[in-house]
Amino acid sequence: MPKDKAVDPRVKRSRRYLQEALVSLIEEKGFDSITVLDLTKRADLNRATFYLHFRDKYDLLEQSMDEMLEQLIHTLAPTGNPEATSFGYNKPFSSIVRLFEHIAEHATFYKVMLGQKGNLGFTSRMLKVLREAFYQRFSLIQSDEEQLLVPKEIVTRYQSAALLGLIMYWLENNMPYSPHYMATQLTRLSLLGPHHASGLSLLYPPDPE
Amino acid sequence: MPKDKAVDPRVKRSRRYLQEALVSLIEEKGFDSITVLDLTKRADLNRATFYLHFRDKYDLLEQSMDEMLEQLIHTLAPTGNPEATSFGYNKPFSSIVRLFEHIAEHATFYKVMLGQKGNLGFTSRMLKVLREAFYQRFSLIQSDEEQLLVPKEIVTRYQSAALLGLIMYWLENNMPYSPHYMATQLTRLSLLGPHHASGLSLLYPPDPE
DNA sequence: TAATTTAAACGACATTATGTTGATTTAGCA
DNA sequence: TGCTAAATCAACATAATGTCGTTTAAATTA
Repeated sequence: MPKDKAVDPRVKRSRRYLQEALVSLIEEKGFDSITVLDLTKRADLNRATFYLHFRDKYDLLEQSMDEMLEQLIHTLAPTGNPEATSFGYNKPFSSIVRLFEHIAEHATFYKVMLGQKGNLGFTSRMLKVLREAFYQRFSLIQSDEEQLLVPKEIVTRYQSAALLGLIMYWLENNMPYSPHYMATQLTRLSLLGPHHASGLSLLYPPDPE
Repeated sequence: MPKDKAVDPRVKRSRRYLQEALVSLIEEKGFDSITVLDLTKRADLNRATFYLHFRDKYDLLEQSMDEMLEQLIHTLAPTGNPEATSFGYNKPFSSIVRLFEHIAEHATFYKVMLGQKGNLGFTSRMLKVLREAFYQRFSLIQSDEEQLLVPKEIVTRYQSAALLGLIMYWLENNMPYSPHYMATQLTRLSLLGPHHASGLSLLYPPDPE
């Protein structure tokens, strides 16, 4: 046995209960009107127990967000698989497919956090994660900065915000399409542009690779 | 003189002070940790006066947002000017230019509300306004629903989120470009798609109109 | 299995923000 | 100038916060 097995199961249990209580209560009444008493009632714990684990409700929120974003970053990291980099009108970027799969796996959390009663802090931090992923990928494909018609910074801002918009739409409507379908739409929009993302535009398609 | 001049100047003054106090305090400490006492101190009013005008701080926020979004909707409404509908790589949509001008005019408000310490409610309501504007415009240009490679709903979600992303970027960086420049970038991204928004892609440009 | 450790429960406390009320002062209006 | 209503002021009950000391219960270790 390696090192840190020293985590009291009672601690893990209490923390998990509180994190679950947080998500369900945000969904019900929004983060602002949640009290510590609400959380501990829902988690079936004493109010004092809360303060053994978290400084206040903001601390609980922070830690919950951090844990999920950690996973998100891991999901977006390059696989090192070379054939995963090819794509086309019907073959989406594999990392985008993985992204939608990750969201689906934690749909409850993301739907609440990105929804109407959700949290702007989470939204903007997630946006930053997506932006940096696009920025890195962009740097690999397009190294000649001077050749750009639109600045790199603006392109990546545009892409990451659009992606988050699609994710929100997908969650709001309870994921009516598969991750692969969503990633395909995104790839088409990226290659053709929203203005020509119709059948008509296929008369003069840009080279997919 | 027509009808409603019946607004006590003291009322207008108090409400304005409180709205200004709200924006500056959100910028400083975030909405959550603002108290009614904070607001009235900043506005140089008695705490009881606050309750003469607003139910609580959420009510104050609501009303401030509503007033600004009202103006935004008005800005986006079609002008009826026929020559304003033409556009190209260097000729942006005129309504988008007007949109950026409106944001610039109220930059303090938008920067705070859409920023890190801002408000998700405002963000999602603004997104909805933009989305509906895109949706309407889309319906005029593209009536044949079946011809679409990507569903209309998805295209408009994509566009509106991307636009809001660019607005946020622009505000965060204290508006380094002109409204016309920003609208031009957006138009290029819309016509070419983010993936080909580089000089290279001009070898096979899609027809701008 | 018994002993030890530590998390969780419980009751209590001072502090702070909330929303409301009644009485008084002050500013706008006719 | 006198009337009306807004703004001020002091006070109140209520509710949430964060902290403490003590007791109970669960997990780990000898």
